[in-house]
Amino acid sequence: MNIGQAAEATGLPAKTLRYYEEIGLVKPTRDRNGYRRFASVDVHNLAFVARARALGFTIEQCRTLLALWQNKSRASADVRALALEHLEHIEEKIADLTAMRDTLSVLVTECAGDDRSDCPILTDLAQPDRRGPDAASQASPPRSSRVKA
Amino acid sequence: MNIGQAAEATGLPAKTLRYYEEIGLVKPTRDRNGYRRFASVDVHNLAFVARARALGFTIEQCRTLLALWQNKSRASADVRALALEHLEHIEEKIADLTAMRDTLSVLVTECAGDDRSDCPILTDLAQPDRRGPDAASQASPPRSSRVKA
DNA sequence: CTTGACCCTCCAGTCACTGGAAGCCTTATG
DNA sequence: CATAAGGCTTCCAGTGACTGGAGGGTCAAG
Repeated sequence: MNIGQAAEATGLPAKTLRYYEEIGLVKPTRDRNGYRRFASVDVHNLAFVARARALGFTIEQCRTLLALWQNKSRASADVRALALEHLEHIEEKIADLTAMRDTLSVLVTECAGDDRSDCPILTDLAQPDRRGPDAASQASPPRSSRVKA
Repeated sequence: MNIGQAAEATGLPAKTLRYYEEIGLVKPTRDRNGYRRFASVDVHNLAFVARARALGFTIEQCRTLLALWQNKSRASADVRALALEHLEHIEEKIADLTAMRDTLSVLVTECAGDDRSDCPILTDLAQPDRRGPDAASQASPPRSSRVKA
């Protein structure tokens, strides 16, 4: 199986497969012409990573999960701990985004959105401490690490 | 006001203020010794950006918002449209993350988390199409653009 | 023999910072 | 006056996980 077919099989772009080889997530062999040849185990590992990525695990976590998968003497506690840590991370992000959404939707509702220049959204951004802590969970900088939205 | 004080006043790291100058978000003047001097308008703009960033707007959106703020003949509709677009973006992220959370929390619940190797989390990642579409909104790759979790 | 679909490598860019090295400027203390 | 601490400067490199593109080799069909 060469890269195009492996891409097709896993739903990942060929570019990503090259990248995953580069960082050592898969180690396809090479044909005489230099083309990568993906064995079925490679395709399996790629699909595994694709699913883990879809659940939001980082590449490094995927690497760990792959290693655990391959390690017959693993303890399920290790897997669970990793998943749980990630789950908490996700919960945090959801909380941060929800706070943003709440604040933003209030602002959007308050804004007339016509051709006048008067705009509560800008007023809010410009004037610190205008809106009390009662107003939809105050989108102050997230409690934890920086959030991407 | 030099950079340390401006950082203090806005809650942003000094490094970030240098970066914001580099990308033209603020244009502090310079003292004879080369030190940046932040006027109160600069500090205001920085605080404005800090709040917009805390609501998840990108730097480019912040730039637009700043321009709208400074433009007295703006239409609030333009601001609202920008905020609304961003709000939808956030809703999408929340939906993606929520789907991940739902799938993950099911898996975490199912996993014994002891010293045995048997682990439904790994089984799920390894075996495609094992879990039907009834199981907590199937964390298939997000509908829209790639999500960061 | 040419066309088009694959495949290869290498380089640059994304986003919004963040860390660090090397060195100047200022202020306080001995 | 020398020195030390702390603040400021610039420049370079790295983050995560790809993505786009240039420039070129390979292969099968017509």
